[in-house]
Amino acid sequence: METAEATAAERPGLRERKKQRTHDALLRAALELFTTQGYEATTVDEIAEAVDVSQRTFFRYFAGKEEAALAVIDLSQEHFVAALRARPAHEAPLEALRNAVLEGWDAIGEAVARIVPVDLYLRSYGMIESTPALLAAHLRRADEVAREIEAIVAEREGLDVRTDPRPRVAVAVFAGVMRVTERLWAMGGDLSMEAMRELTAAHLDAVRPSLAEKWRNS
Amino acid sequence: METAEATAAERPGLRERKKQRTHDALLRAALELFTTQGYEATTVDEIAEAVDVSQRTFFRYFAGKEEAALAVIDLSQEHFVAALRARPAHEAPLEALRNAVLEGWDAIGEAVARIVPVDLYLRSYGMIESTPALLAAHLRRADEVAREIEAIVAEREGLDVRTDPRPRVAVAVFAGVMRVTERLWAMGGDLSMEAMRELTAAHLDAVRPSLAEKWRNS
DNA sequence: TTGTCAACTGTCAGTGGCTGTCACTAGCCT
DNA sequence: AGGCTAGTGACAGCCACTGACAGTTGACAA
Repeated sequence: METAEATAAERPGLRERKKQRTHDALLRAALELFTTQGYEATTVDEIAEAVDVSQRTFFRYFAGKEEAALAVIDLSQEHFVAALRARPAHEAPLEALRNAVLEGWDAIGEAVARIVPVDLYLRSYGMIESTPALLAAHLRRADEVAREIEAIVAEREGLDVRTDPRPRVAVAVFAGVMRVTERLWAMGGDLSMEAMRELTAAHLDAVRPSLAEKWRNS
Repeated sequence: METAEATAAERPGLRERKKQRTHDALLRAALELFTTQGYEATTVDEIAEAVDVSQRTFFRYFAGKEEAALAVIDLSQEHFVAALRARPAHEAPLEALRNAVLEGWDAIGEAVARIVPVDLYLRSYGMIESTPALLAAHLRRADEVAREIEAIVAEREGLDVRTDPRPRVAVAVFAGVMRVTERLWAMGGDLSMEAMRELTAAHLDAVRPSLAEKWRNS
């Protein structure tokens, strides 16, 4: 049975809420400090102090400094995966991937906004791109997500990943293009979701022309 | 003027040779320890002790533990870039990339063998793939190499990377496919260069079919 | 309400990667 | 031979991270 709840909406109990608050506070403080004074220049002690908890507590909520820095982006990636799963079965693999990423942004923005200010989220991409240690961690996570996506695509088409190379290759192509897009967006001047959408569409459209034998004709 | 040299071939002086020996010894000891007892389980002190130098000296040769673990793979990537630069101008971009990687392996193997046993080099791919911290660092370096390649491809075709998306996209596609290939090869059973060549060719050939609208016809 | 249990937290001590400093040794060069 | 300096070891210290233990505070039942 569920425990006693005063109000309607399944309130999760004081303990749980407190935990959530501490978690979010740590996350916000971390991103705030990272984006203003830099990732490396920020110590875990500083973050903990800003939220008035012990350093040990920080490590009970996050496996490390990196995880705090990438938590929000992780969240957005999870949303992308969910968006892909929700695509209708009749769409071709790359069509589904494309639509999931293009249409998923708004939902992602909303989900993020419930935890941290959106501009903090957007700025964190720039921070990642210019911090070697973070970029490395980010790329590894992206690689893991790619594996998840491979499985989804394979299942959509009813194929076995181990025998048919197409799911993996298609996802690899998609992931590669998304990485370029992300890099250009994060380093470029316009850190808006609209800019991201346009860049993404443009680069995905450029895949076929890029594979052509001759580039000179256009 | 050059300094005095007893024998013919431009011997680099005792100091220089000593340095080279220490460097190589550290590299070999590190890889040996990493591949046998694991990366994380190996301390820098152990490596230093194995070569009988101080920990401080290790850090004068390598920026960190990671760099030691990835030094050989770095070398092989440099060789790949060189191989790409050496491709005849008439080859199409993806053709050049494909040929560079397929034909470059042997030269890479030889270059590596001059520093560490080849099997140590091959085994290090497995170690990287199964060590999160290393995989992260490796992917970041690969991303940097991709940027270098973009420039080369753009120059081959006389294009400006900032205005034409094709060089970046083409390289992104290529890099994505190479990453899948690498992962499968490293985790798979056959850690030979021949296996690598076959996997690479197969995956590159699978790009066009993977982009097709419908997959069911084949 | 109150007592018991379990979850959450702070404190402390310790490990390991990495860096700055400084004195010292040993190739190099005239 | 003797000065110069690159390369080294020894030492101290910072920071990310972890294990162990004890104190505090919600949760739940008697």
